[in-house]
Amino acid sequence: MTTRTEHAASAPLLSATLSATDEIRVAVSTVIFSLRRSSGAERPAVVIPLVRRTRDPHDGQWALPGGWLGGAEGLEAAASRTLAETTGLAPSFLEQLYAFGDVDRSPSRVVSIVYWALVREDVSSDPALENVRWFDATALPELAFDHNQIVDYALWRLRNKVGYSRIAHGLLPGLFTLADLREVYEAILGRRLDPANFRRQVEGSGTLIPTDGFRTGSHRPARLYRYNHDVELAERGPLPR
Amino acid sequence: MTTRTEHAASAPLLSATLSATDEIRVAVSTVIFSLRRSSGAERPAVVIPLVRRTRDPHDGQWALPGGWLGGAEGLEAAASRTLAETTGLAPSFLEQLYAFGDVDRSPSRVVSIVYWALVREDVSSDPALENVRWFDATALPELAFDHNQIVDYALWRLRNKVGYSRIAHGLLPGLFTLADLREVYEAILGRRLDPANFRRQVEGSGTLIPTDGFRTGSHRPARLYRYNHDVELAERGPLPR
DNA sequence: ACAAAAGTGTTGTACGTACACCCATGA
DNA sequence: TCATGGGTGTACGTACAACACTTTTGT
Repeated sequence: MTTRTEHAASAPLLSATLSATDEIRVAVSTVIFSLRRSSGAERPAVVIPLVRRTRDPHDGQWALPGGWLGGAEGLEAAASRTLAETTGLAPSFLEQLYAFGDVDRSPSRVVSIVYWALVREDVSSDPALENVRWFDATALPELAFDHNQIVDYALWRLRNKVGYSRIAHGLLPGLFTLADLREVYEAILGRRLDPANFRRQVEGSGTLIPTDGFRTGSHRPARLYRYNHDVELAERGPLPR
Repeated sequence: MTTRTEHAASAPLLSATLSATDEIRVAVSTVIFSLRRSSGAERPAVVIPLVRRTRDPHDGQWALPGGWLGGAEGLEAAASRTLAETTGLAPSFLEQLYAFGDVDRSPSRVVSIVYWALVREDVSSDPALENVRWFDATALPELAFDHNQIVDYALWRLRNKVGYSRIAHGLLPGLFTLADLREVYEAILGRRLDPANFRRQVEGSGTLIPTDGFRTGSHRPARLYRYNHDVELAERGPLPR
C-alpha cells in the first residue's frame, strides 16, 4: 500500500473512479442573517437574503448568494465579496460554516465553502438589487441544491453560538436598550426570556457599556448601551486573523 | 452592480485578478489523534501520525496525511481513505475541521478540506508503513505548509469538545475502567481531575454501562465499563448522516 | 500492617430560574 | 389614575469543586 501525502501530484491508487481533479470546481456561498421588524408592533424576525437563479441547474429557484472562488482570492474574501454584492453592507460577523462536497449535490462536481454572517438591521432593507429578496429564516421555500440543509445548519450554529458568545450584538446598531438586545435573543432562540435575569446576565458579562442616553417614547425611559469593543464577538480558537 | 449566484457559470466582475477557477485544486487532509502510553509508568500522551513528504513543495518535511480529492469521492470518504492508508484503522470519530484556502498557503493554489479523527489506541502502533511516524501532539517539529496551525486548531477543538461531549470514549478500547477514562481526559486537557467528582459526572451521564468484570493487578480491583452505543459520541447538529 | 487506588459522603459556592415587588413615564 | 415596561430584590434548585472518609486489594 502506498502512502499519499503529496499536495503537488496525485498517483492513481486502486480505482479508476478516482479521476483527475480538474473536474472539481470550488464555490463560496454565504448565509447572511439579519433582523427585520415587521411594520406593526411585532417581534423582530430573523431574515436571510436569497437570490433567484437565472441559469440551468435549478433555474428560477431561490439560492444562497455566492459565486466561484477567484484564483487570487481567499475564501473569506470571496465570502465578503458575495456579501457586499448582495446587501451592500459590511458584516459585523463572518465565520466559516462548513464545506459541502457530496458528489451528487450538483449535476457537475462542486465543492462549496459556506460562510455565515451577521449584518446589522440598519440598512439591510436596501433593495436596489434585482433578484434579491429577504425571507424569514424559519419559513423558507424549497431552495436550489442542498441549500435548505445548509440554512438549517447555519440556524443551528446561530442558536448554539448565541448561548456562549456575544454575537447577538452583531445584529444591533451602535446604541440599543436591554430590551432591544433581549428581543434579538428571543427572535433567535424562539422563546421569551425573563427580563430581570437577562439584565443581570448581560450586565455581569462586561460586554456592555452604559451611556448617558435614554430612549423615551413609551412608559419609563430605558437606558441606552453600547457594545464594548474590547471583547470579541466570539472566540474562534487559534485560527488566523 | 451585478449579483452573481450562478453555480454553473462565472462572469468576470470588476477585476481581472479573479481569474478562471480551473487553477484551484482541492485536497483533503486529516488530523488523526490517538493515545500512546509510554512503556514506563507514564501518563498517556496524545499522538498524531505524520507523513514525510517526498516531493518538491516542502520536500523532506513532515506533513498531515492527505491527498487530492477524487472526482467521484465525497469529502468524508476522501478523509476516510487517507486515514486507512495511514493507520490501517477505522476511526471511532471523524468530523470536518475547517477549509483552508489562503492564496499563499502553497506555491500553487490549493484549497484543503481538513478533517480530524480519533482512533483507538489498540493497534495504532502498527507501523508496516514507510515514511509514517507518530508524534506527540504537543511537541511537533516544523511542519510543511500551514500544518502547524492546523494541528493547533484541531487540538483546540479536541480539548473544547471533550468538555461538552463524550468523544473521549473514542480513544479507548471496548472495556475500560473509570481511571482509564479519566486518564484520557487528563491527557487531553493537560491537568489532573478529581477522581471522585469525575466518577459521579460520568456515571450520571448515562453513557457508561457497568459490566461484571474487574481489572485486577494492583491494589483494589476496578470495575470495567463499556460504552453505551445508544448515545452518540457527539452531536453534530442538522448535518447529513 | 501499610500503601494506594476504588469508591462514598458532605459541604460550600456559583449560577440559572422563577417570581414578587418598586419605579417612572405616557396617556 | 392606570397600564406598561424599566429595573431591583430574593428564594430555590441544580451543578460543580474541594476534600474527608471508608473499602479493598497487593505486598
